[in-house]
Amino acid sequence: MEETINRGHFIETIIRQDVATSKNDGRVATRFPPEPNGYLHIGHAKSICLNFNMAQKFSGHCNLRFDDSNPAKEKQIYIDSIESTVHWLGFDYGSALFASDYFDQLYVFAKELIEKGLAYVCSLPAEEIRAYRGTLTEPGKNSPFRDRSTAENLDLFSRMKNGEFEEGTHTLRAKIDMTSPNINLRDPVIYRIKNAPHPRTGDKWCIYPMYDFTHCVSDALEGITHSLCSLEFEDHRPLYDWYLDNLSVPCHPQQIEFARMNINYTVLSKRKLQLLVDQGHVTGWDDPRLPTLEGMRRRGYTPSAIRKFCDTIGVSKKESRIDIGLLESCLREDLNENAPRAMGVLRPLKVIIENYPENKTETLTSMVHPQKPEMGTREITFSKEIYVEQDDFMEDPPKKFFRLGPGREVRLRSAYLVTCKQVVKNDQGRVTSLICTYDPATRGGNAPDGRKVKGTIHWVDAGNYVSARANLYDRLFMDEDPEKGGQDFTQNLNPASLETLTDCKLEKNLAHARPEQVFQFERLGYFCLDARDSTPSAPVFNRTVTLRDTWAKVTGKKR
RNA sequence: UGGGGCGUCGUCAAGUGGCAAGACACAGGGUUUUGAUCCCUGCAUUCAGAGGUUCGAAUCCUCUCGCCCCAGCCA
Repeated sequence: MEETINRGHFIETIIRQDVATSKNDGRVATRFPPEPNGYLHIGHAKSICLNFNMAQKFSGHCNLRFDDSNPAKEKQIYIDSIESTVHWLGFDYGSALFASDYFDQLYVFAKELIEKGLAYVCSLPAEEIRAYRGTLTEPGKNSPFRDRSTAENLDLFSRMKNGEFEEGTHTLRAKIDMTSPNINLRDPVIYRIKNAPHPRTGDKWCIYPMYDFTHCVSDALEGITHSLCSLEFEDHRPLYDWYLDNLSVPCHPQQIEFARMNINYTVLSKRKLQLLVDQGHVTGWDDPRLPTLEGMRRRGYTPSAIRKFCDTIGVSKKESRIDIGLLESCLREDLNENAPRAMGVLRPLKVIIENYPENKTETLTSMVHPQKPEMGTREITFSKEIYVEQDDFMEDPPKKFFRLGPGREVRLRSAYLVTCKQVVKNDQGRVTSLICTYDPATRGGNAPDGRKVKGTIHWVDAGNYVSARANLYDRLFMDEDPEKGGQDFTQNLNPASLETLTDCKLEKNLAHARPEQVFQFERLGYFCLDARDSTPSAPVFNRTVTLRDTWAKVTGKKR
């Protein structure tokens, strides 16, 4: 695919300009800096794609760097999950980097600030620090410890490091301006005492650097040229620059902020996702209803669909809420192109073909993908008894219903034309099976006499099928904005977000499906073999997404 | 009411003084052994609003309105 117009989002424009003017010697280096305190979601994918794509586009490199400066919240399992997810998305970063690997250097840089008279040990308790900070409209006051001597600061800081003080008794603070209208500049904390073992450094440290200090220095040490982050850090940029301007770091990366992703009918924050998991509204972080990347993967989302989506939504500074339909559209585009076709009946209705020979089974051939003959063919068996979808039969169908009804003829996909002769019901009047006849001259689905049959339905041989469970997913929340009107988003959960069907009949070929492999069950949607709950004897398929269904739109049926 | 941002179609989003791209959605039509796919066609005389500068403004200036973020020893 050629790029006809050299357009790009504002960040790309900036980078292209920097490269053109040989800023940083024309070099481009980015980084994706997650904190390992949770699992990645689709919002992170935007940042991942942005950072890796920019690096790739300008022949640079993108680091995966864990921002692990708060041991109270971080865990190795998150590190492992994040690494595997970034790989799954299709990005290569060499080996992961960690802010914690810079703790020694960070400590030395902090001392540099003290020596320059730009940092001091403050012995105010947390509440006092808050009180001294002032408010949005009132300036703050200087800490009484602000003018400690360099020697005293150095001594105290080293004793903080040596574990001589209790948590909360001292902090190292930058000496900037307590009256700044930007609260981030009112002597922000650089180091705090935390007696927590770190997943990577163990108990080596009892003081940990704060984000603002850690992040800019880590960027500089890695030679990052463009440090891309979300909008809420815009106010932090002056601090990012202040640290780097006052430290003897090798370079001064440029922080650029962009709007984070929001999608309707779901939530995209670690806190809210965590709550859904903790309160048992979903089965875990990889619940296929969740917008977590692990959940989406289990649902059947492909990396390329996710990358396409991130490309399509663009990058800007405007806060927006993207229609989940766009995500699904990107998914279908990919799956339509690549998913092998198969037939499966979700809600079976038995059909007996009365004029078909008893005990006969024939093998029919069907395309794996009707538009891509190179994907080959597959064989399916046909016999006197088959299953069709309950939805494909109506006892009293409207005129435009192109499916089965009393006296109506339809095509069984890749098989025969059949006509419904009789409806069999049980005592409660429920339809239990259909008696049909088939036209032996229509093998494969074409009528030699050229008669037109509008409807084609899927079916499965009742004598040769795989029985499976299917999970049908719908949107997690009922309202486009789960927190509409400030309500608790758990009140807005869609009670029908998961429907489980237990006796689905699938064509036998599906017995060989691999975990995570996605198929199109013709006329129904895309389904993937669950990588977690499925067993060879009891397969479980997750519905990744439905097919576009203009008929359902006409009838007003729910998705 | 301090500071920092943002307002272009239902939803995203290009556009950077010279006739408002594209995608999704939506509406019509065609092809079709998936009511899918695919293919056509339509869909912002107007860019939050009001003034101003200019031959010419979404783009420049002024004011107004609306929305988001910031007072963690979280990131």
